[in-house]
Amino acid sequence: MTETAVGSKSEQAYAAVKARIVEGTYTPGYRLVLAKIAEDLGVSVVPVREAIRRLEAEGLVKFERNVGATVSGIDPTEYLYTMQTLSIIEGAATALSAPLIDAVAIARARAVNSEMRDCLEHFDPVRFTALNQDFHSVLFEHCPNPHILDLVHRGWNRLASIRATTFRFIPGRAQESVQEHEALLQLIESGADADTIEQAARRHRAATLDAYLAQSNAGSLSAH
Amino acid sequence: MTETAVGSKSEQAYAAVKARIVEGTYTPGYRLVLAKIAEDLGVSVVPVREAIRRLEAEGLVKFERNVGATVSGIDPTEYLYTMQTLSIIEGAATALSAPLIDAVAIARARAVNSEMRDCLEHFDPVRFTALNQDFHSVLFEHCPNPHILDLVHRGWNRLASIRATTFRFIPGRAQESVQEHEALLQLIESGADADTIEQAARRHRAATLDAYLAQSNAGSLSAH
DNA sequence: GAGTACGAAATCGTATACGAAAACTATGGC
DNA sequence: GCCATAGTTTTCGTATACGATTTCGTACTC
Repeated sequence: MTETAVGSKSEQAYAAVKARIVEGTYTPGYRLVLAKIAEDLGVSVVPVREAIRRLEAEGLVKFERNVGATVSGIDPTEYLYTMQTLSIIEGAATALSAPLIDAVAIARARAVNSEMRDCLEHFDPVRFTALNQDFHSVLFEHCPNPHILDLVHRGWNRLASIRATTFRFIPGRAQESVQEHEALLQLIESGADADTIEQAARRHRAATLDAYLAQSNAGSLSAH
Repeated sequence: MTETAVGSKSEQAYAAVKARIVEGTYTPGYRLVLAKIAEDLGVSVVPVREAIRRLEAEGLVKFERNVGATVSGIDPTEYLYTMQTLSIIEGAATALSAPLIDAVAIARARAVNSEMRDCLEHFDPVRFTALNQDFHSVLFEHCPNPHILDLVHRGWNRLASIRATTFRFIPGRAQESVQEHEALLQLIESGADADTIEQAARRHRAATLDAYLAQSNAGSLSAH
């Protein structure tokens, strides 16, 4: 996950602002004033503007004509859209990657999942989330379709900006998640067919969404 | 399909360049010189640059540092990635939309499909392609997840830049496509479950990809 | 004759500057 | 006391300008 070193200043601005959003320095609703960011980073407004537009394309920022940019909010509807889309994309990514995952990768994924179990006991939701991404990254690292992988990462980034301010364990869900990871690994090991793996992976994400919806007692809206 | 009237100049530049790419005025590989485009459009380079970066984010343009922008090429690998991704996204979009499609929309879709049949007889691949998008647009117009819809449109745009220079009927495939449309409508009418509809819609796109691959005798790589 | 090195032209990347639109504030009327 | 309105301030949108980098052409050497 090493970020490529700074190339252009717009790249630099992009990375800097994105990092601040993902880590929660800029919280949702935060007003991104171009001139102010430019000064902070020691560059002019032009590269900053370019960076902001790029973040807008990724959904991390909302840009309004002649008004300015704000960090995209935590709107539950947006969360639902993002999770539902991720459910579909991750399902496909897992199914496409499964045949290419070797025993070594499986072992690594298990190790990560084991660490996640530890996080449950020590109650460390932040690390849990990071490891969760690592787990799926291991599965996806040989994904044969880079477009799909890109969509996965976009979804993750979007969620990250939300999590930075609101993440907490949904009671019981995290435990389930760890169990589902193990089940998924066994499916992959056993050489299950693509459809089965896809459905399991999709359901894995959708279940988190359902748990969230149940908690905020809105209507259920799972992917299937 | 009316384009929203010009807002900012960067919006204007975006729409103009995108149109030229989609309609084939700028063919793949075409070098997009910022200053030249700026002059053509009567604006300065800054909005043009912004427009180009936006098109880059959508995959229509390739931008290389200190070198410049070119219209994204027709690389068969990219085509495969795009079609495979579209297969997944359209499948999901169709399944999600299906419960919300009423009899009126079905009738409209049938009318479009009928026109497509005519295009086959009159051998009009360009109009056939446009109608094909119309057909699916009717199905998707009430898609409950705008993110998914957005991904569909991005995929279509990418294909458009390719089609403008290379589109032709793949023997037999267009006829099949029309038949599959009708089968899809009947599935939706009959209230088939989401999984069935999703698989059918996904297969519909994947089959076109397979036909393409068969023609260019590469290995088969359907989504399933 | 082919390959390399140097220089000129083209093009990009970013800074600065200024006009335009929106947001904010204060003042006056009801 | 509250709302409408005018003026001020902030911030955006775009033009212009210039330094940096790449590319292309030419001359020179082996």
